[in-house]
Amino acid sequence: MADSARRPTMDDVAKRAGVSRALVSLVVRGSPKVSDKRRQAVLDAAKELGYRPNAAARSLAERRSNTVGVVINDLHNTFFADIVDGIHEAAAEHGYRLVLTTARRRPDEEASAVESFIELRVDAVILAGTRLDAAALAELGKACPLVAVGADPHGIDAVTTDDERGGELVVQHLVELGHRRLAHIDGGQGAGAAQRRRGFTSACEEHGLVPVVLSGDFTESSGTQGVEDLLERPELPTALFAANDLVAVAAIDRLEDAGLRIPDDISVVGYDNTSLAALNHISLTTIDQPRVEMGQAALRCAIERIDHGRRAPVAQVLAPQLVVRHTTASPVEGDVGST
Amino acid sequence: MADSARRPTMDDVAKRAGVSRALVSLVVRGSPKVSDKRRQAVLDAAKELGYRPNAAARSLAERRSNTVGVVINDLHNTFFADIVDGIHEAAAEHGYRLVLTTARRRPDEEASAVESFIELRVDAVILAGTRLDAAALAELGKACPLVAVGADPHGIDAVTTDDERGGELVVQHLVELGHRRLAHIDGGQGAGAAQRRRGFTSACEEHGLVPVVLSGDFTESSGTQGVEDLLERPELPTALFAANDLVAVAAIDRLEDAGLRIPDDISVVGYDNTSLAALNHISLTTIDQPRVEMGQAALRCAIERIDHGRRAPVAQVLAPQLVVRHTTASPVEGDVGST
DNA sequence: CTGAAAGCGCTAACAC
DNA sequence: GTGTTAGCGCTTTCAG
Repeated sequence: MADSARRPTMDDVAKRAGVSRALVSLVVRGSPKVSDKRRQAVLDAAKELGYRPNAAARSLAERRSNTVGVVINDLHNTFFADIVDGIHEAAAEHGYRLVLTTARRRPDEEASAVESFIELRVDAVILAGTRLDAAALAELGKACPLVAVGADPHGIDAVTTDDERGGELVVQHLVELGHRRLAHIDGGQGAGAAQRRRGFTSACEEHGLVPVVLSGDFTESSGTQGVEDLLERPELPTALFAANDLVAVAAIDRLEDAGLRIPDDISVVGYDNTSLAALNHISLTTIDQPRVEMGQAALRCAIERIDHGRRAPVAQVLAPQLVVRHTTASPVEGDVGST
Repeated sequence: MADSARRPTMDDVAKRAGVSRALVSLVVRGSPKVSDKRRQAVLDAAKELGYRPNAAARSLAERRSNTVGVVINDLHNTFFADIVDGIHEAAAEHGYRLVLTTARRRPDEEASAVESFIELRVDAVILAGTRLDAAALAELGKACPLVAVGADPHGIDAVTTDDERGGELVVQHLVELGHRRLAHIDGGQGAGAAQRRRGFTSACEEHGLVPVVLSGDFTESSGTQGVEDLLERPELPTALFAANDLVAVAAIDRLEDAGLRIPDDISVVGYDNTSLAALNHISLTTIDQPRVEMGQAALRCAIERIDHGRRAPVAQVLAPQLVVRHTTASPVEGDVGST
């Protein structure tokens, strides 16, 4: 435990194993053209010395790091956890190392996170939930392949799910249950909010319904506020579609406070299928985005860029899925009047 | 945008600015001893070329990376998000770069994540919620300073909160409200579970109460199961302390199913003050761990190690805090009989 | 299969 | 203040 000694290098291992440094390099990289005997000698020496290859040196020499960087826009949002798991799986499969960082929802931090990754010379960076604008993206994109996942800022590769389709699925489900008066608390400027709203309204119109849309912003308070607005109207809808699960839960809370029962008096649907929705206590009908697959697709997309360089950005759009739980049901007969 | 050109290096910048490479190096590192004129020339040249320092090369030359690695044991657990925010803040303040990775709850992945960081030559690694055993820790600890946060595996530096004290706070709160029959669904082998249980039981005994402890494991189903066990007893407690917020929510759900009202019929307390507990819909009384501070302390601890090398491990224990919300209240008079 | 040598991009003395 | 010169630890020819 001579703590004063510097870290062992390849030369140390070579010396101890009685071979050349090049041979050690071959062994470390798993080359097949080394005799078993020497390979073993090298491995033994490495172990005895506690040798660990220096990734910085290797990166410098190879001029690539075999690493991809992921900027998680918001660590608190578990939506990204599954995406990262997907990226993780695919990275392991393709022999890439993964390094993550957070942007704490701030575009400036996001940009500097990417800069930092560029300095580290990652081979590509994946933006999990970006808020960067086209100009910033274009600038950063010159220095390194960029792919977005979970939000499509346009201008770079992106993998998202079809939120418009998600909105349609909700309407379809509700209409099949017999609902005719639907309302939606939207997500304002949030990622995918406009598409969800569009899917909702267009599907309503297709079914000959008049969509009611209340503006919100993906937060708990917008769920509460949305319900309060609804409560002031002459007629309550029989079903409510919230921009995301959090908004849905807040809405449910406020509705129950007002004496309404879910789903007997009013059905509620969320979006994202977060762990919140899956709680038995909540058991929210919602739309699931295939997060793990999104992550995998994003990583594959990054590798594609690494291997084949620049081309026009490609947008991959995966299909969302309806998850029916206990907050939706057919409207009660005779409830077609008012509150 | 001659994409074919390799990345600009310091030499390129030096040439373009008409100075030597060393001067560029000084400017990049912000040395004060460079004339403003030349500094500006260098900065301009760097900008025009889109120069970005190569962190790998710098790390190699400096023999340190100015980077600390954080292994997040479970990305899905938002408990760690605040801790990482704390680490982030402190790192920025001290001029350290941060890189993260996940272990997906698996000790083997955790170990290889640390190995990977060591190869990257981070200056220290912080384990956010480790499951590694003493032997593994000792081995890895030889190669790089290690500090644990959110769980104390012993053998390395650690910052945690006083879970035993947390258990006591719960009992104290409940007793002050007038409760005399308390039960606890514990967290089994989970981090801090034993301490919470001990705090609970010892505080009960101090107050002359007989603690009821049901075994659990930090999962939703253990909350449900715990309540079912309780329901089979001749006498229900008037207050229930769950090992964490998730267990508490599951317990509440099951209790309500059984027709009990919270907090009128029974009070419930969680642990961790997760975002779940803060939801209006749930509004759970719980114990808060100062997560951001924990993260900051962990980073400072890491720096201490980087600067001053090995010594005996130090354990920092921060104080937990009771957060009273709407799931606790005084027991109803006359409820002192049975269910 | 092996060993020597050059070079990856940068820092750190040390001269001027 | 500024330029020169060795390395940092590794990969990669290329000649044995």
